[in-house]
Amino acid sequence: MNLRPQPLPFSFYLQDTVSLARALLGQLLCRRTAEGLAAGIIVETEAYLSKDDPACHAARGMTRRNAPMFGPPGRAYVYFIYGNHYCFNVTSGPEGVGEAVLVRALQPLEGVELMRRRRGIALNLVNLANGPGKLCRALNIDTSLNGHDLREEPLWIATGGPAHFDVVSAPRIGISQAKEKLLRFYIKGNNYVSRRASIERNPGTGD
DNA sequence: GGGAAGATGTTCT
DNA sequence: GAACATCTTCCCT
Repeated sequence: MNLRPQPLPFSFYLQDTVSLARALLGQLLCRRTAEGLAAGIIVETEAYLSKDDPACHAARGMTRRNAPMFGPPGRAYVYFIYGNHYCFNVTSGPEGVGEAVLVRALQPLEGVELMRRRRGIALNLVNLANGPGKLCRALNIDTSLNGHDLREEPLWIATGGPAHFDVVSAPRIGISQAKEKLLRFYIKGNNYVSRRASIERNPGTGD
């Protein structure tokens, strides 16, 4: 495949965090290492907000871990969790405001065999990157990329995904607070989403 | 310096 | 569906 992903411009990241979480769906997350290019379509995201959101890492102010959330938008915020896994976020909101979008699942598009090697076991396509820890493993993302500008190699976000699709909003996963907020977004009907909601709502329409 | 919780994945029942 | 591995970060003493 002659894939030449072009990075999204800085202006893309200037929208509010919920809008950004939705706008990131269908975009390409691209990762280049010495082993080659690996890329996938972002099919599931979650928004974490600075106001009225106790589940957000930035809810209690800036710490060493969450500092990238308070920096400029369009950067990587990577953290280690549960002793085993990394999670990849896109920073958002104006500088000084701690917000981010967690990327939860990818539809593998390029470098599938590379992803499979990194994941270690013989997996079908669906299970390569359908979870935040899985996609970090598949793309070899760790905290060395924390704060990285997502317009640049070796980790960037580009246009080139599907042209049209419906978006579903649902409760976020794995949190203990603010569980009721519908701040998870995914591409309706996509098989690479980590978990489908029992009721699939379209955001903003209330139905 | 210590303790508890955590934006998960895998395996087992 | 439930248990658990595993360890960093942060908050408290």
